[in-house]
Amino acid sequence: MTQRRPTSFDIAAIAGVSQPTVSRALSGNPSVSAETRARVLAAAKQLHYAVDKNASGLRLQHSRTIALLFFEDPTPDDTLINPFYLSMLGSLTRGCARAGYDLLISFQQSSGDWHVDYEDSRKADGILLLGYGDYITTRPRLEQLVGQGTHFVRWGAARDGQVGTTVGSDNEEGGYLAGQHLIGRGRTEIAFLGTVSAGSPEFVERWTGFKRALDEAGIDHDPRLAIDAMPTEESGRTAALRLLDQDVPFSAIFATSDLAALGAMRALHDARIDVPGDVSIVGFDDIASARLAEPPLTTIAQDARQAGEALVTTLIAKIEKRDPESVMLPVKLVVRGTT
Amino acid sequence: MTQRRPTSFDIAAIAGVSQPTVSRALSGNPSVSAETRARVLAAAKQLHYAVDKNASGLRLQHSRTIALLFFEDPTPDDTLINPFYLSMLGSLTRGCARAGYDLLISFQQSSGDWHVDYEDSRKADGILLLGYGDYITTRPRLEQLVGQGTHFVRWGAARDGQVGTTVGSDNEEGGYLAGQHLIGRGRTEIAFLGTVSAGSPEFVERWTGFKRALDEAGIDHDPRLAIDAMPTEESGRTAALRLLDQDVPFSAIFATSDLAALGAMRALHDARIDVPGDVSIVGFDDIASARLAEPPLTTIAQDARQAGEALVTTLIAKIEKRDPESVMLPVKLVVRGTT
DNA sequence: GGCCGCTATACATACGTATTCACCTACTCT
DNA sequence: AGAGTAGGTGAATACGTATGTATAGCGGCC
Repeated sequence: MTQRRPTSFDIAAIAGVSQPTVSRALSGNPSVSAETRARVLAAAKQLHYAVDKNASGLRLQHSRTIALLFFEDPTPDDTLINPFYLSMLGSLTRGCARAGYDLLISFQQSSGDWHVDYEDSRKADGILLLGYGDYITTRPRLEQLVGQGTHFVRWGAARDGQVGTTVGSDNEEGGYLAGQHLIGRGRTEIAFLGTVSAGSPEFVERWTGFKRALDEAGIDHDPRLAIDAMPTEESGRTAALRLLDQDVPFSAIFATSDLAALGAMRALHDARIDVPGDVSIVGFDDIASARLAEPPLTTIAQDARQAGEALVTTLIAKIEKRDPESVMLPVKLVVRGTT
Repeated sequence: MTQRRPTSFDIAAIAGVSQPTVSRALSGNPSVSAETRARVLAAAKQLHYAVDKNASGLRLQHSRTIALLFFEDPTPDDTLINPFYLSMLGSLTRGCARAGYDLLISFQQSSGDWHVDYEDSRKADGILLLGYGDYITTRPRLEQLVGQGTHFVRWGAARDGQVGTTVGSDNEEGGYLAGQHLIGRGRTEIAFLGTVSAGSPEFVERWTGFKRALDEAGIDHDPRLAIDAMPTEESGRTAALRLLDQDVPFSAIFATSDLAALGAMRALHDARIDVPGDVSIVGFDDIASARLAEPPLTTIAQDARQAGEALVTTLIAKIEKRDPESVMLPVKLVVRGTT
C-alpha cells in the first residue's frame, strides 16, 4: 500500500503549526522559535518527509543542479572517455555536493546539435563543458550561449578574445616544459604524438609550447615526426608503429596524453627499442597508470582534483552573478623513468 | 539586459491561443489542429522557449531523472573509481537519453549515511546503486528502501532471498571459468587476489565459483594463497609482492579485477618471473588495457555496454510499475597471452 | 428544424513550496 | 498604565505547467 507522499501541510498538521512555519523551520529561518523548529523536525522525520524539489525549484526559480556535458565522439566500444576527465568526476561531484548542488551528466556528440537546454528548461542552473571539441567550429555556439545569458564554464585554456569563462591547465607551458626537458636530455629528434590540426584546442596548445621549446633551442622540427594520436593506448600504439614504419630517425617522443604515451611504449617494447636508452618519452596528464608503467612514465602533471573544484566554484560564482575570472591552472613536470 | 524567461502564456499570446493549447501542442496532444500546432511551435522557437521542468515535474509528479549512486570509499588521490563502472557510464547516459531521462550522478561513502533522498525529494524517479559495498551490512538499508517503495536497481548478482531487483554479471560462473581454465592449463597452486571476507559481494561470488572449480578438480586451496586486493593496480602489485614474500609456491593467479591483475603482472615482471611461463594469470572485467598489456591479459569479460543498458531499462520498468525480473548477464572467458 | 456527435479551443484548477504581509502576544520603556 | 517594539506565527498568494470540464462551432441525420 503506497500512501501519498507527505507534504509540508502534513508536517504542519502533526506539529500543530501552519505550512509556512514548516517551510521556515526546515530552511533555517531564524524567526522560528527553537521549540517550534524541534517539533517540525520531529514530525518531518517521523513522516520521512523531504522537500519536493520540483515545487521548491518552481517557487525559487532555480534547480540547484549543474549539468556536466562531455563532448566526445563515441568509440566503437563505447568506453572511451579521456581518463583525465574521468578523474575529475570525483572532485566535481564532491565540489557540487559541498556547495549544495547536484550534478547532471550527459554525453554529447561534438558534431551535431548540442542539447544544452538544461538551463532554458530550469533543469540546471549552469553548465560545465568538457572536451567540447574544436574551438573554431564550436565558437559560434558558445557565442550563442553567451547571447542567451546561459551560465557556463568551459574546460580549456584561457585565450585572448575567447568566448565565455574557462578553467584549464596551462597547456602551452606543459608542452614547453616537455620539450625543454627532452632537449635538456640531449634529444633533438623528438616525435610529437597528438592532434595538431583540428581536434581539441588543448592539444594544439601543447604543440605550440613544445614548438616554442624547439625554436628556442634552434631545432628544426621534421613535420613527419608529428603523428596524429587520440588520447587512447590503441591510438598511441598505432601512431608509434607508423613512426617506426617511416624511416625518419627519432630519439624521443612527446605524447599529448599518458594513454598515447603508454601505447607508444608498448609498441617500442615490441620493437625491442629501449626506453629511455634509445628513445625518451614524456606524456601528459599524470594518470594513475603512468606511475605504474615499466619504466614509470615521465609526464606533465595536471591536477584533476584542483581542476574539478575550480570548475565548480567558477561556475557557481557565475550563477551567483559574481563575474569570476577565467582560471589557468599550473602544470608540473614529473620526471620518472622514461627520460 | 536579461529579460524574463518566456512562459507558455507568452507563447500563447504570440500564437493567438490559450496557454493550455500551447501545452497540448508541445506535448503532441492529437486534439490540437495541425495549423495551431505549427503556429505554437513557431512562436516557441522564436522566443527560444523551453518547458520549465520544475513546473512540469510538479504538475506531473515526476522528474524524468535517474540518480546514479556510486558507493566507493574515496582514495587518497580522489581518482579511483572501478574502471568497469566508468566504462558503463557511456551506455548508462545513452540509455537514459534514449528513454528521455536525465542522469544525476553522486558519489557516496559506503560507510556513513547514504544520501538516497533523491526520490523522496522528487529529484529523481528512481535510483541506480553501483558498488554499494558489503551486502550484509547494507542489507538493512536496502530493506528500508524497499519499505519506502523507492524504485531502485542494484548492480550485483541476483541471489536467493535478495532485497530488491538487481542487474549483474554471473560472477560465480566467471570465477568458475577462471578456475577451470587455469586448472586446464595444468596449474593447481592458484593464488586468489581479491576480497573474500567483507568487501563487495561480486568478489565473494567470484571466489565461490573459483572454489567450485577447485573442488571439482579435487584441489585443496591453501588459505595463504588468498590475498586481499582492491580493484587497483597499486593494490594488485602490493598483493603480488606479499605473495612473493611468503614462501608458498604458486603457479597461477586469479585476480578478481583486471587492474589488480595488471598490477600483479608488474610485480612479477620486476621479480623476473615469466608470465605465462612460470605463472599464469587470469583477470576479470576485460577493460581496455587488458588487451594492450604485455603479454595481453587473459580475462573474464563483462559487457559494460550491455550492463548499462540493462540497468537503465530495468529501472525504468520498475518506475513504470512493470515489475521487472532481476537480470543476470553472461560472462565470457577471453583467452590471451597470460595463460 | 432540432438534435446529436465531433472537433478544437478556452476556462478553471491543482500540484507543493517560499515569501510578503498582516496579526497577535508579551515585554519594555516612559 | 499606555504605547511602542520585537518576536513568532498564520493567511494569502505566486511560481508555470498539464489536465478535467465546459463551451462554441459545425456538419449530418432523422
